[in-house]
Amino acid sequence: MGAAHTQVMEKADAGAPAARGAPEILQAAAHCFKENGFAATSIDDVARALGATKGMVYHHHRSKTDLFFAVYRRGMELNEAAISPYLQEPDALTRLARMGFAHAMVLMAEQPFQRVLAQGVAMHQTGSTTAAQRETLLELIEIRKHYERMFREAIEAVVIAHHLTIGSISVATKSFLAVLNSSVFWYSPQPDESTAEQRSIAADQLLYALRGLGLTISAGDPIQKLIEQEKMS
Amino acid sequence: MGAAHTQVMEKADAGAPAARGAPEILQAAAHCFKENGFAATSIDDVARALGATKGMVYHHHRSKTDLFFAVYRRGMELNEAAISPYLQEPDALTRLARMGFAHAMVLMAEQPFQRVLAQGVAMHQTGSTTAAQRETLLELIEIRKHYERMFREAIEAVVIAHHLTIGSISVATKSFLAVLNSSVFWYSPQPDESTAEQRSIAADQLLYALRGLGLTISAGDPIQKLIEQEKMS
DNA sequence: TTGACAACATACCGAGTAGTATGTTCCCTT
DNA sequence: AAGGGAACATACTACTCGGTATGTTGTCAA
Repeated sequence: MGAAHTQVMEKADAGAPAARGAPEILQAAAHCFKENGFAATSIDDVARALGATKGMVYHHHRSKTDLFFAVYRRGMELNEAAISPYLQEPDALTRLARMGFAHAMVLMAEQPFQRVLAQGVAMHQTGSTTAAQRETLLELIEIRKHYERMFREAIEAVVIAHHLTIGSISVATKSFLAVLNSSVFWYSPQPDESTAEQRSIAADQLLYALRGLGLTISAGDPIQKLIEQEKMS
Repeated sequence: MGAAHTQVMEKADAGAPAARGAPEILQAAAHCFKENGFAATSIDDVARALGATKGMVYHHHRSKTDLFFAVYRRGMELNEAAISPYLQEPDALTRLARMGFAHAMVLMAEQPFQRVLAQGVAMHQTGSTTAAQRETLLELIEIRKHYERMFREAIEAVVIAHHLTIGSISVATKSFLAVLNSSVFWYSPQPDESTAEQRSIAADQLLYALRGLGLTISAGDPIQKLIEQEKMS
């Protein structure tokens, strides 16, 4: 399955002049999918964004749907890589806070991929054509559920440690992620700007998301200090 | 502009046997757009869902984009109608709570239209083709902004009345609505079920959204009682 | 009765596109 | 040096779909 990709990536040197190679395809595809959505994006669009042709794209991906799935998978990998350093944090609240901040940050940093993730969620309600694709889709859904489960468990730990009373863990988890994800729909990164604004937004979102669970966070709180610290760098 | 529609609606009697007429077109279109998205939905799909033909759809709507806009507009009307009874509520917190609950409820009750609203937001980043459509789109964006502004002002009033400290009003408003809107992405209404489950979800979401602002809501709180009351009917 | 018009249905066109089949170039192994 | 395969580019096909042009039916006013 992934053999072709592996071979390709071994050959491709990172600093290719014309931005070619398999990783660049995903980048360009994510960009196009973000701009126009899956259905309205043609393979020629992706190729044009690469300065290449349709044949090149089809050489690396069997179908348009497979390309979309590859982008989706890459997006999830980016997310998991962003939060994985904090999964071992011993203190429950600190762990959740760091995970949430990292999630909010990678969301704004990798907007195109995150948009694809949002589309993918809406897609699995639709019927994906072939049977093999259906299977791949289920696998991707599983990856996403696993990701959400990590947040859910972190939230559960905080709820227990701090004796919080919430309506439903499920709704709370969905709400928590909804707050952090919301920037996908309205935030557009300014070119040639540092990450200061993004950190500020992420901090505000995290504060809101944590309070939503029932935590009382005021100035001087240790968790408030942690947020401020993340905000400053 | 809307003259043709008006004439049509005058003729159409509400209980038409075959579910025809202009309002039914919007219903069917919303359903199709929800299932497959704007780009992947053909006019023939909408017509088939109606038991009619493409000619009928084009008799009522100039183009596919115009049809989408009409659905969008109808969705916003449903939302505004849902929250309008509570805009005059004197107590700030009660007002925001009632507005929020009504919003969460209409979102689950009118899922197809709400999905279209979500798509429309993502659409105005894209380039809508013609100039006249661009103008209509700007008008729809304005309607949406007006709707969000009502929530923002309600939130501001609560922040002032309860001396809350939040990071940014803008982010707080986006987060508040993100929580209430999130059900669009994961909730599917069970057929032949009462609204009990929907009210339960809406209550949980509202609790989370209000707490996110920094409100401390515990059992026995007046606002908690209000939520419980909405939940029970 | 008869036009005139609304409310559709039917037939058709042209543009765009997913996917394929086939060429071409270049590198790497033997 | 030679042959083979990877990594593309080019050319082409089959098909879908937005939009239009035209036909058909019912209704209502004069």
